[in-house]
Amino acid sequence: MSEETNVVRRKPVSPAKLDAVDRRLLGLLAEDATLSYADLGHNLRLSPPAVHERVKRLRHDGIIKGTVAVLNGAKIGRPLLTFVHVDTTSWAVTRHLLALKELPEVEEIHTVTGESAMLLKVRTKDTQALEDLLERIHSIEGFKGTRSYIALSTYLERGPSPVLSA
Amino acid sequence: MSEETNVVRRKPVSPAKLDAVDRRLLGLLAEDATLSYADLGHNLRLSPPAVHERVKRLRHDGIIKGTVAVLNGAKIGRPLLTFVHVDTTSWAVTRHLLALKELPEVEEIHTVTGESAMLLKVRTKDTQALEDLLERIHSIEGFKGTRSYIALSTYLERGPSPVLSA
DNA sequence: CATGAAAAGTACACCTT
DNA sequence: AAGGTGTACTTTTCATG
Repeated sequence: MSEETNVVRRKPVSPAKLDAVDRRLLGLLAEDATLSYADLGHNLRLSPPAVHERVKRLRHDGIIKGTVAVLNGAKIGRPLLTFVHVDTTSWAVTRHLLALKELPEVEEIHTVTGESAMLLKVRTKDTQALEDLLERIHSIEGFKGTRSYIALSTYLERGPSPVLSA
Repeated sequence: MSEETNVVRRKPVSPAKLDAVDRRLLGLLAEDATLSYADLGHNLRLSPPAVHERVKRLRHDGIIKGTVAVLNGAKIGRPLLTFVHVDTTSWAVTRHLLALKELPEVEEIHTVTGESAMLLKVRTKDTQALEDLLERIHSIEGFKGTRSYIALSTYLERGPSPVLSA
């Protein structure tokens, strides 16, 4: 709901203490949040209220940031996915980043290490719309050049996984 | 639920016919899928069953791919977000892509245009875990080199928007 | 964890355009 | 014929003991 998308995570976010059941629960909900507490409980060998209690805690603690519908980019008229590396002349571009948030084509905005200083994930109707977007970016003060990587096929696209690494 | 994450979208997905109410509904659900049909109906000036009917159709048509819980990467122990460009020696690496899907650190896998042939979005515990992952990638046959861009700050991170561009 | 009240989801018949 | 409404019924949510 609110735009609390990790905007500047200067404050070191300490990882929450999660037990194995929490992580399994998170894994299930990250795949399908329409499961009822009864279903989840059956899977986790917990009673529905027990599941409810855990979910409430995970939400309250911000471990679950929200529950959203995932849309099919192609079917809503945005079949072209592109990653755009943006070279900036100064670091005082933060103000202009807010402008990009207003564009529905822009899905992600990160500042990154490496040659380019900013990385955008954008989804457009076609190459023309991408070109229009790049023109707008170039017209913004402080944005020098861009390098675009158009996605040919997407093999995986999901959110953060709670599964512990081997 | 199922792994139908746009795996090879060779078949041209024709955009669905969506009216203005559909798009507004999708916009609301893409932000917060916990809203009740009553709430949505109030917002759209529709009765709850009418909303339900539309949502059912949008789901059935695959425009809504699913409903998921969005997790806080930092709080589940993955504070380090990195985009990895992978150079491949041959195009016959598709088989090996499946192996990467099994790694919980890997969130996205795309084949892209440009110098690098593949682009990964990965979220790790720390730089050590990232290094381990890069080592694994290098050890895979057909993967030549990598260039990593570590995210310093994330200003926006959302899914495809149904809003029509100006 | 079990119980139960309140709320939401869902099916159906009817009505309006 | 399509799509919306209102009612009734079922399931889920969620607070209490």
